Amino acid sequence: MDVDEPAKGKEGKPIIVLLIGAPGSGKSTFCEQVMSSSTRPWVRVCQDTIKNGKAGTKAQCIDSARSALKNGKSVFIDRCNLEKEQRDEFVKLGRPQVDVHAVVLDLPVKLCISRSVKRTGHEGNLQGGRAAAVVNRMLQKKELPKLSEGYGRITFCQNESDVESAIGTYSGLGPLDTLPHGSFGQKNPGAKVQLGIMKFLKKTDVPANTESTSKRVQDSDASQVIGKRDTSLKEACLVSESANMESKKDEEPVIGSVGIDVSLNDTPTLAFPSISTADFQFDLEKASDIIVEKVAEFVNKLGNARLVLVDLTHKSKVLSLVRNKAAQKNIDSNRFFTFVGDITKLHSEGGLRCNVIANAANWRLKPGGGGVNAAIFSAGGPTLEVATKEQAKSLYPGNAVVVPLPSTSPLFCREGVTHVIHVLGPNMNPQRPNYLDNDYSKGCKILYETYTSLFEGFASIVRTQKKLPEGSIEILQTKLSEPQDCSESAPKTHSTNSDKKSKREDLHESERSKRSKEYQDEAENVSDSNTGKVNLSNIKSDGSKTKTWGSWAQVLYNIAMHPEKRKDVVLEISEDVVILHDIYPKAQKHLLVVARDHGLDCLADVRKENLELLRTMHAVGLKWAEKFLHDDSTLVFRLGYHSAPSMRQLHLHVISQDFDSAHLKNKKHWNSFNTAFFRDSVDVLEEVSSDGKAILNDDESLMSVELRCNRCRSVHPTIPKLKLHIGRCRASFPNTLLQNGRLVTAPSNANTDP
DNA sequence: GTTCTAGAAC
DNA sequence: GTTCTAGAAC
Repeated sequence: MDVDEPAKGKEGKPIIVLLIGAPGSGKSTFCEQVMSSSTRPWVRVCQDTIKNGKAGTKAQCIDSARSALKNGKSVFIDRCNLEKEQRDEFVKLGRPQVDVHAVVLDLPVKLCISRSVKRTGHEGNLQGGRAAAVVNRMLQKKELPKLSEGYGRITFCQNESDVESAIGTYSGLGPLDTLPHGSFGQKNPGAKVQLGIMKFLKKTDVPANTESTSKRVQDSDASQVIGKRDTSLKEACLVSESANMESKKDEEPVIGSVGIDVSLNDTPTLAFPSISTADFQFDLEKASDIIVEKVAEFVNKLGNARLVLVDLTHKSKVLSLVRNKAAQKNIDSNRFFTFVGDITKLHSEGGLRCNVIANAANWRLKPGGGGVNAAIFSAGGPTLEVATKEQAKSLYPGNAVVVPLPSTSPLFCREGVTHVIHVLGPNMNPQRPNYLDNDYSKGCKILYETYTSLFEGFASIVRTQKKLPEGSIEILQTKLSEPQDCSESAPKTHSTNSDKKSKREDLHESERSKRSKEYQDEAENVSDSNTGKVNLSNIKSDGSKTKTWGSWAQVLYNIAMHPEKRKDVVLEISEDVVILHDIYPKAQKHLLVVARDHGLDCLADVRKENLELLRTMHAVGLKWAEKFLHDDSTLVFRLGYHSAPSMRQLHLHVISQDFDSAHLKNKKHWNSFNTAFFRDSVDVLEEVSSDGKAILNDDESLMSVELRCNRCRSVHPTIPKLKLHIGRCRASFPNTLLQNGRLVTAPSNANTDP
């Protein structure tokens, strides 16, 4: 255990551990759990109870901690400690005689709030809203600790399993033990969809790892020092988090928990599992031949990049087969090797730095199913799912999809993974889709293609990141053999942040045109039985994919075609559009401007030729908003489209921002108007005018993000509580909404709310 | 899209 | 016991 500083005397050093977290983040529970099983003498200094069970002062906490440390006790500082200034005096109690640690309980805001509410539930009727307000207010001041503040060790916990493992670490710490120094776990800079709240945080963090200094970190069994700044990684980070990210020059090195020095290493490395040999039951001998052959082909064409075959267990037969065959072929063991470990924790647990990992995906590119796929999707977090969906909806055997990982993904922050490449290999398992029934001539061909697609995908990342001259990776230019209906689409799936949009389009086109009947049927079955939704995939006569709508989803379409029949709801009819009150308004004023064109079902169908129509819709919407504002100048309107509407026929929402309506009942109602899922009409106009189409944020997961106030961005645990809050909140709207005319207000209001 | 309702969360 | 969510049915 004694990795960092060998114990000099017989006695262990006391440590002072600052717990950092909002009310309800579990600080006290953390202390209690460690203290109940630890053999080290601990004292918990809790500001809430320090005065004979009642709340005391910071000074009392400092005194109490100082005397405990003097007596050789280790100390937990159990108070929120969210701001650096609040922590500084405790840190000073430490060094050099006492080791100072921080444990950051950076759990989901919603969880903290709900726990706080529970805790204060007996203290009268104010509980819920008040606890939420307190937690929100405190978190707005959050400053994550840095090693440079004076800590020997910082542990970041983002979920309960992180907390559990930290509890384990501290519980197991005997009186004489010390823990390795460094920063552990993942810092949470705030999820992608919550960028709005970042302006409330005093600082934002560039994800760990991306800016290591060349500081040497000593270790008991490895002391390789590779500490150069990796600019390509940093670029990737800044590209995907362009908003609000400030670069910092004093970031601390991050080291893995097993004590190997894993500071940044700029060798591009692809870690990949053996494809098709687990659940897909592909013959191991044949598979290992193919792996080695493909590796031999690519390894010399990838510059200094490395390929690593990963398996969870030493007993893996495919690993030993590949090792032997690679040795026979004299493959450079610096460029290709095998590795035993969890592919989602290569950096944090294995000390192996891999900027790209491959996933043995399923054809739906969905989480689950066990094995590597489940592990990678779970480790990648919802952001991986969203990012994957942006690239492709499905995958064919033999193909690969390169997914740039948003910097908010735990895999990016914790493991330094910048890309996940999903691949689908051939299947020899009768229980799985596309069973090849032991047809190994077909199977081998597909497996070759799978690895080709995978390594090409990796090569494209290497090339983009390193900006190597085109010719240095000739393999990219070599054409794949054309086996079955769907293999050559792989090169089109290569993608980087910078060219994502165009590549996405390419991919979809190729995927659409290649969709075989077999897959279609299955897709329909799946969406039918698994989601219960009626919007199945359909194939139009031109072969492109379209959406079919349930009967209930046709209402708007029918009105658009025959508005005269629905004079009860229709406000205005013109040649191009119909204006009506939303039948279930989600705010005081909620109109729909419906296009009358046949064939324009939704925003996804909109192209440049519809630009004039969009402008008309916007103008008509604006006219009505202004009409309402004339009658009630306190209203604020927003005009926009749902990325994936439930109702057929393109329609623009004109909705007042009070969201004061009995029809607003669930998360989806709220999030469909208050996340990136809602596309402001002004932005759509700009995008269609410049790109010929609108950006769609149509991921379902946006519908289940935490409920944030549309003004102050505070989080609320339930819809009723959110509604209580928005009824009162008078904060001004977030800056993004105040810009570019996204909000429409009465002239006197001039975009400034009191 | 809504309604209904089981059962989870409080 | 009551509130709230989320999934199925429409």
